[in-house]
Amino acid sequence: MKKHVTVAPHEEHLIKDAKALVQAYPSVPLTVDCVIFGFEENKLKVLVIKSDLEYYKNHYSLLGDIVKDNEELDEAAYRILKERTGMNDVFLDQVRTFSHPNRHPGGRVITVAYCSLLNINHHQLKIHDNDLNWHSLPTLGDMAFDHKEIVDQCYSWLQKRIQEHPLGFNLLPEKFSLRELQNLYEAILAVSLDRRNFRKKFASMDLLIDIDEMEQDVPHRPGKLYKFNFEKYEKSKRKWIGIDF
Amino acid sequence: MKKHVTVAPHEEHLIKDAKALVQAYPSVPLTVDCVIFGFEENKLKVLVIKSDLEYYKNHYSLLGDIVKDNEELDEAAYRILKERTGMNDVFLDQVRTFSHPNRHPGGRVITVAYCSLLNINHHQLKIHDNDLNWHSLPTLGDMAFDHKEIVDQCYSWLQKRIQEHPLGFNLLPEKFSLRELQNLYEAILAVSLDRRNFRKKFASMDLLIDIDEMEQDVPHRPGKLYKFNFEKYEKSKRKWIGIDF
DNA sequence: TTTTTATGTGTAAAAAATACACAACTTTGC
DNA sequence: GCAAAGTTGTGTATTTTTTACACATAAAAA
Repeated sequence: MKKHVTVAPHEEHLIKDAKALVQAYPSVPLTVDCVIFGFEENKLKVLVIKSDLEYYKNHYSLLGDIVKDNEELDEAAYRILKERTGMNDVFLDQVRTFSHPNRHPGGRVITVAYCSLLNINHHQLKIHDNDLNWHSLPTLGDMAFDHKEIVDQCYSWLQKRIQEHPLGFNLLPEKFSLRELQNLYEAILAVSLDRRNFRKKFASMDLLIDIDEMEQDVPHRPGKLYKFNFEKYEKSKRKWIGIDF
Repeated sequence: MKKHVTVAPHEEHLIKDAKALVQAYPSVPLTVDCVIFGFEENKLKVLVIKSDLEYYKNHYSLLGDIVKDNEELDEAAYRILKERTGMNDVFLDQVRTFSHPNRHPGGRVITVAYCSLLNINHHQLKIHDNDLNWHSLPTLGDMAFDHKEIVDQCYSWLQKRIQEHPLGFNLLPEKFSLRELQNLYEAILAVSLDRRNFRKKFASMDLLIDIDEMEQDVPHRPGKLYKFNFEKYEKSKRKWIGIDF
């Protein structure tokens, strides 16, 4: 075996000091914005807060924050959720990064949008300052920054995603009736679905546990209550392709 | 009508100087990395280049660059494509942002991954330095940074996306046979498909134009050539839900 | 001219999606 | 306490989509 080491032509130009290289890079402020969906009174809602910029006085904005040094984006998003809603262990997914140079009136800021789904009744909002509240999606008017666009894209993302995975359960109470489940799907997809076919579909997915309880305090014949079989879903995750309605 | 203006409680705390606010934000270097897929010899390939960091000597990396001041992410990605392949007007889509604090040996750098599809024969690589080349996907070994993970995620994204939209045409020559089209799908999805059902499916989508030409110089009975009906696809885009194989 | 290899096509069976109606149960109002 | 209103729960027939599968034909290669 030859001991001679060949040096590829480009090796002469290799950069030795990676730190110096990175320090010479321009850099931009980076934030995370969370589109947190909830479901209440058969309506899809988003958690919003009044902007604290005078420039956007009285406009609602998403819950967001600067990403800290050495913080992962996912971490930052979870931190925001925890701070504002007290919840950890919530569904959360990165959706898209927004970079328009003028999206922030104070200069360039890049933001990464995260989408989260949670059950409105499972938690108390941590702060009631700045009019933090659940706003119904269709009646959201203008928002601060490009937050309306972010919400729109997250909503599209959700509509698509919920047909591929049974995400909806994150928005419902632990125990729910099939009617509530259907109301949720109808609200998210903005369609009306055939009741019998809807039930048949979920029955065939075999992801619901019949807990042998009935609805209480409903002004009509009570329906059966179910739980979502998270365990079974986790096991069969790979096989999920689509849920068509 | 009263002229008195009520001031909401939080208005006292409104931030007037948005610029000062943003300037106080910490900031991070931001790059774009492109996962550029091509198709050649019935294999799915990715455009890669040797890393110019000594730390990653002889590792391949993706084509990427720093995002410039006031440059949109999409712009940056198109710029990289144009610089390296000479192509504009290519398919390009943002996939995901990667933020692990140690993903770059020189310190924190956030990168936004873009996925692009192009026809290998439609262009000449602009630079042959640093071993820029089309590398077959399955034989890609370790890569610099977290680029292997980025490629993996873009590949999953592509597999999913090609079943929802007929993206594959971006990877093929203008004129192609049904066999070539099927080879492409088989390569991307890593499955084998029934020839008759595949043809039937595409026939029913009605997106192929029979140009009444035959393959040339193939060592067997030549097949008919088709073009993709981009116009028709654009018109019916809204109606696309899925292409299942 | 024979062999090889790939093209091009149709049909039957199975599975999935859709459309649709009625009896049973509970609350509410009279 | 009875009728009305409103909702739950269930099954089947029809249509559409998906799947599996075989043979004649065309061109090139031997």
